[in-house]
Amino acid sequence: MDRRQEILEAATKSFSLFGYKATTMDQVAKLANVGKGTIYTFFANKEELFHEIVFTMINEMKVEKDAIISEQFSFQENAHLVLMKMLEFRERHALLAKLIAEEKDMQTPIVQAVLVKVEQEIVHYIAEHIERAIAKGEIRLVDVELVAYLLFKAYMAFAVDWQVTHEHALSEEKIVDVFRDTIFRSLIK
Amino acid sequence: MDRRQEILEAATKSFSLFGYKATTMDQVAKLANVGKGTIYTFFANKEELFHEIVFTMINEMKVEKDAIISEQFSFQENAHLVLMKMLEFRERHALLAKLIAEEKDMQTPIVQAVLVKVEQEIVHYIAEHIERAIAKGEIRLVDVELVAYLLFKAYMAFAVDWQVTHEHALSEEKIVDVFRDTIFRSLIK
DNA sequence: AATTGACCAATATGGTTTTTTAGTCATTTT
DNA sequence: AAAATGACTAAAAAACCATATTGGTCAATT
Repeated sequence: MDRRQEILEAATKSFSLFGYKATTMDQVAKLANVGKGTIYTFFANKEELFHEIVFTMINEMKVEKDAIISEQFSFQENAHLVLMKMLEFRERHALLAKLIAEEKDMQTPIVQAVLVKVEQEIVHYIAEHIERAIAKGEIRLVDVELVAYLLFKAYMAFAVDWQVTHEHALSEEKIVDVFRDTIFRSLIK
Repeated sequence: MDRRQEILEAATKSFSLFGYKATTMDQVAKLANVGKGTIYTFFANKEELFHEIVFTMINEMKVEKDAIISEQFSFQENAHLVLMKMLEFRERHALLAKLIAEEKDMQTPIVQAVLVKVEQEIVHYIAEHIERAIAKGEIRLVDVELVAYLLFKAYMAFAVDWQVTHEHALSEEKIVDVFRDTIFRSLIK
């Protein structure tokens, strides 16, 4: 089987389970059933391996998003569906959760950098879609960058931060409702 | 002069300048021109001294907020004015900024606890005002707790987080505008 | 040509000593 | 007598250092 793929799968498993710092290259090699040197024939270093995995994850998200969005539906409806999918994603994909946790309580600089990049990437996608909706005349003219940032931060607040100060997590339904009732609602003409 | 007050002022200065952990009781005593023992005749321990100062800060914010809100104005107008005042506050009051920074990169548990309390306090005040506006029929019926939380998190995102990933801070005007165009706008009937 | 794991430098870890600091209390000052 | 003080102590933090781990390399092997 494809050795590169084996390595990626092993590393993904390990990063998801133990985080960046606690994942050793020896461990990945053992898990992937390859010699450690082999890893370095495919990836320049640990950081690049990590980047590739995170990039793959972002891409998965993008693919799922693209599969959902349909020109036939309104911005509101599309936004609603994508939001639902992303909320689902958060639970399914352990890697993101693990990285956010690691970033929170030890400060791994590489993890920090990658999370900033993830944020920028996601905000960028949101901004693109808002821009398109404005061009189509579906929603009001707003500061695209700021609204995209607001949507991202609101998502993170409800999906991640909430359960830190409140003991229970918020249901997907409540999150979807509050988005519909506030930010999404303000965008329609 | 009032020794208790001297101590509070010295400690406030030191906490604002160096943060909680880096402020020593010896330092506070020296700054306040009192013996260290004197501090302990007024405050049981460092934590209590810290709490009193943070509580005083929250109170200042509350007082300024109450001075601004007027029954004559609409919810929108009042919210706008309070938001402006809070944005002003953020720059004037170094303590909050320092504590947020300290919480971010060393994890001082006492600072963490106090910031959670501050968050709860502020969200509570926002919720109260939303509730009142709903009762008056000024704004739509919404999930008060979630909207209050959203407003708080959005404020923190624009006022604090933005400049971490973008090099420049956001102008007060832009922040006020985006609030008006999105969340506030969605609340009116 | 591709793969490997012993090897190395660099970093992390953990245990130990030293220093600093929160908090106390006998003594001094008012 | 009441209030204030700073030398003192126990506990926590920092500095130190020896040891172990880990990312990355490369000569030997397949």
